[in-house]
Amino acid sequence: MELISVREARTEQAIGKSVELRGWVRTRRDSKAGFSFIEVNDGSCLGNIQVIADGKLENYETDVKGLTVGASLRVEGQVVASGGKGQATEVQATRVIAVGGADAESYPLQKKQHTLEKLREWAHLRPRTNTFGAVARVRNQICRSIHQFYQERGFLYVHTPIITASDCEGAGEMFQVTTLDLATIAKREMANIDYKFDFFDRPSYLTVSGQLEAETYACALGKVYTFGPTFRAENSNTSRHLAEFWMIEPEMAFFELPDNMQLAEDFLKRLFRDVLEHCQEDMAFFNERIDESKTLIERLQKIVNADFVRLSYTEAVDILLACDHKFDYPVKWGMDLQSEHERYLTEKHFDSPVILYNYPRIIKPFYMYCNDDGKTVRGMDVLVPGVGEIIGGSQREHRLDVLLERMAEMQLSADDYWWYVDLRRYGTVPHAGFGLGLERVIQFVTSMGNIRDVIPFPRTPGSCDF
RNA sequence: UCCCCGAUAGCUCAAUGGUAGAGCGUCCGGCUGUUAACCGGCAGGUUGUAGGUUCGAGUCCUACUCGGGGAGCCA
Repeated sequence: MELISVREARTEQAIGKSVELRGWVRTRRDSKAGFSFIEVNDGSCLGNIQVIADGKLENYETDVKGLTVGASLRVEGQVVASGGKGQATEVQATRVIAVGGADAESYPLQKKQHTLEKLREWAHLRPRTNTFGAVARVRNQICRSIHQFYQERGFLYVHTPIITASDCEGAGEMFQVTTLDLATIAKREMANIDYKFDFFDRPSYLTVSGQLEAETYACALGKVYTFGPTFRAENSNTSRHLAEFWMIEPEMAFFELPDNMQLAEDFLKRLFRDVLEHCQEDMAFFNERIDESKTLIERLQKIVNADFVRLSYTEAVDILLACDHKFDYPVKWGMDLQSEHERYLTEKHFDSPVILYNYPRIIKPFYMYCNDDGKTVRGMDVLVPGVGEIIGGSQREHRLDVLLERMAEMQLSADDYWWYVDLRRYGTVPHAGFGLGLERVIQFVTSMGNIRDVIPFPRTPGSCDF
């Protein structure tokens, strides 16, 4: 007897095999002819295996008839060609072992469809549904592809710190980390906190980006990438923001902006291609049941086979000014583009991923390389239809004098960044990198509308359940 | 944080200010190589919370809580 997965048992090659299966009951149908159909899922694939439990099984009345939705079980039997429609194979059980029951009265998941909002309240049970099983498998495939893509290209996987003491990483509100007893501080109404007594002898925070640290390794080892959790304490309540999310940040020495853009495009295409190739059943599900227009697979295939649009910020502004589309916010060179502007470009005007680059320096951070025109920096954003910004990156300013000038301009203390500045002081090189939001990629390839449904346990303002 | 919308049975939703309903699910029965199974029946409710208006509030008003859509911030 061979222990196999539901995925294997569903293939015709399994026919004739004597097998054991382990999983959970999705549904059971009884026949008065004296047997039951049990659909079993074990997470190995979207589809279930249909198990035929004959009434002659010794525990048929006592156990099999009590198997309800959600119950766990082990099945021993023979894989045979299915007599019914809808599946190639089924398992003729010789033995059914009920492992854990699920009271039908109180088990929240029903055989019917639940709304994604309701399932979010049952985050501990939602991986047992078709949708969340599929999301989990696609998420896994994307993570696998991420490592494969960079490893194949000679990138080194580096781990940047989760806790940081620099409160000036620039990317927004940070979560403070402390071992101080806040209740005591509040009770004593202490106005001034002496961080000498805190764990790190100074205020510390959860990282909002590993970029600055990744640059140090890129400027020694050439090509590196980080892949880990990131924390932003912004009070963002949207379908594409999380307080805790995962980010991939490659950083490459001797790369300039065009190299950076090419890498980003190759990277995304690889992720899309792999998902289409390796998650066909799940992708067909997203295409049919999640994507409103049922064109998800078609769209991804088109994207994989075409070049991304590359557009300078200035060209983008010209297009937006020239088009006859009515915007709520006016377009003006020097202003950051609004969501509606980005959406127009990627969804309406080009209907394709768009890489925007060379932004006005006044709206971008200090570390971006300044162009000779004195007005723009070599930043880039990759926009995709439906999700918007999926990647943000830049060529880094590697010239010591320009960097110091920029920091002064933005009233940042060079002393605080002494080690970052040192990279420009000793053996500086042009380099570049970007950050890709993992959950946003998953949203894009699955058509899932809310980012809270593509991470197992979403953390958002006011919500930290499970 | 701002704007808009919503909260009624386990789930999805109805209900001109006048006795709170349906479908699905559960349970019981029937039928069937079934597959969102099907047919019949029973049970299931302090209408998100706290106030207010009214003879009377699921319905109108206020505040709050939670959820959704959009905006800002960004990945």
